[in-house]
Amino acid sequence: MKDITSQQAKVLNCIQLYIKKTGFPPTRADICRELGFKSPNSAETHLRALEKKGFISIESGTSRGIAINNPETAEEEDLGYPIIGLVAAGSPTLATENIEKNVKCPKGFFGTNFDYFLRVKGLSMKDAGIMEDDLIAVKKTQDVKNGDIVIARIDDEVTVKYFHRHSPSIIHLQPANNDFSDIEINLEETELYIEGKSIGLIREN
Amino acid sequence: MKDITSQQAKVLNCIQLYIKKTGFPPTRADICRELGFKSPNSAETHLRALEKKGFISIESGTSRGIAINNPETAEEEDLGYPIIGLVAAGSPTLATENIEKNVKCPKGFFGTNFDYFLRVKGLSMKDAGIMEDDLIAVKKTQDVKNGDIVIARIDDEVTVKYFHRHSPSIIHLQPANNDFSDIEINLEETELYIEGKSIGLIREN
DNA sequence: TATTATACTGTATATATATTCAGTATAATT
DNA sequence: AATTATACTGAATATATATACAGTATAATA
Repeated sequence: MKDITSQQAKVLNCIQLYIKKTGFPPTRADICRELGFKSPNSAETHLRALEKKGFISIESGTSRGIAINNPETAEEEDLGYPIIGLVAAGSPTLATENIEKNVKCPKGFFGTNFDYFLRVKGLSMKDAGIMEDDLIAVKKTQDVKNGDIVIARIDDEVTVKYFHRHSPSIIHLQPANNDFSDIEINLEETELYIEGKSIGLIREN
Repeated sequence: MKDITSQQAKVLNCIQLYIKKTGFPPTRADICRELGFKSPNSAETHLRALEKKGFISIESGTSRGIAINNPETAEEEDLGYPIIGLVAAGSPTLATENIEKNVKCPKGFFGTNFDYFLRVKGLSMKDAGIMEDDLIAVKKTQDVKNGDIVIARIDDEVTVKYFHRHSPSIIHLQPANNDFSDIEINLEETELYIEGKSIGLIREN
């Protein structure tokens, strides 16, 4: 995608506004009217330039045959985020068989970007306001700080807990429920994988 | 919005698919090609019927001048839902001065429709997993059942509690936190207004 | 220095497209 | 029984539209 000139940006913006307003793309003459051009060829050449640079597609021989190329929005906002069940054993992979369904959610909904929703099982994080069947918005990352709510995997068991690093090799996974006790992990003995951390939560009553 | 016939629904769906695929609406001939009609007038009459019933708008004398009328999506999905602060006193009105901001959220996100988000203050519903600063999706309704989490107003105080009707005139507003006690309301003595009920929750970490 | 990209006006035209008119036929209302 | 809505075919046409061609001019690039 090459650089766009200011005039071409005006034309592109004009097309977007026109579609938003009317529901269909403008003709060359429409663009001229909107931007004050006096020849339809002004619009034509700008359209050709925008096509060449990849911003739009033009269907030849077709009236109003202008389509805006918008790779990001089309995929991310339409497909939605997958909901993954918190299975007792195994990694919460994004494989199709693990996906309950996809939910549409505007990107940046929680301020931070995230990768998937995890369906919570059990009440071990009850006092943190995380209840059974809640959906945790999980951001895949290994960059976690003390006090973060993390999605951790010990061997094949996946769990949601507070993260506390006590020393370079000792990590505590702390529940938020008095009925459960801390899990102490010595990284020299046990393998621990941080799948990600919670950056938000959704509950459907 | 009158009833749509199955053929008209096919045409409407065809238009939507065409726009999704190409970025611009179809011509009468395009519709004929897609649906197997042999005369452009077949498409024309269906379009006129769809326009008459309010499903689409047709711009006269304009190529591909078809716009789909989608009142809900256009307004609700774009403007988003208002976030209202749970003020200690006063009704959580939708007046502009009470609106923190608007958040985009696909309609039907929580299965049920709702009207606004309420920013939670305090921890009186802690054991129900409702924490300070959580956003409760509120559906404005007086139709609440025992056990529902309701947004209630007593005089000018707004509160979120479990709803329990013990007798026609006695209602208990029950917190989910041992540090708080039940509020018993005798409707013959005290005025109680049910603003709505919680149908979902969002937490931004 | 020649070439290419940008940024326009102005005219012309083949064709893409909306739209009307003339029919046929069936089902649903009034 | 008459009217209206639905559901088409088929042909005709005015016009909306894409698009090529002929110019002019400036700035950037090779």
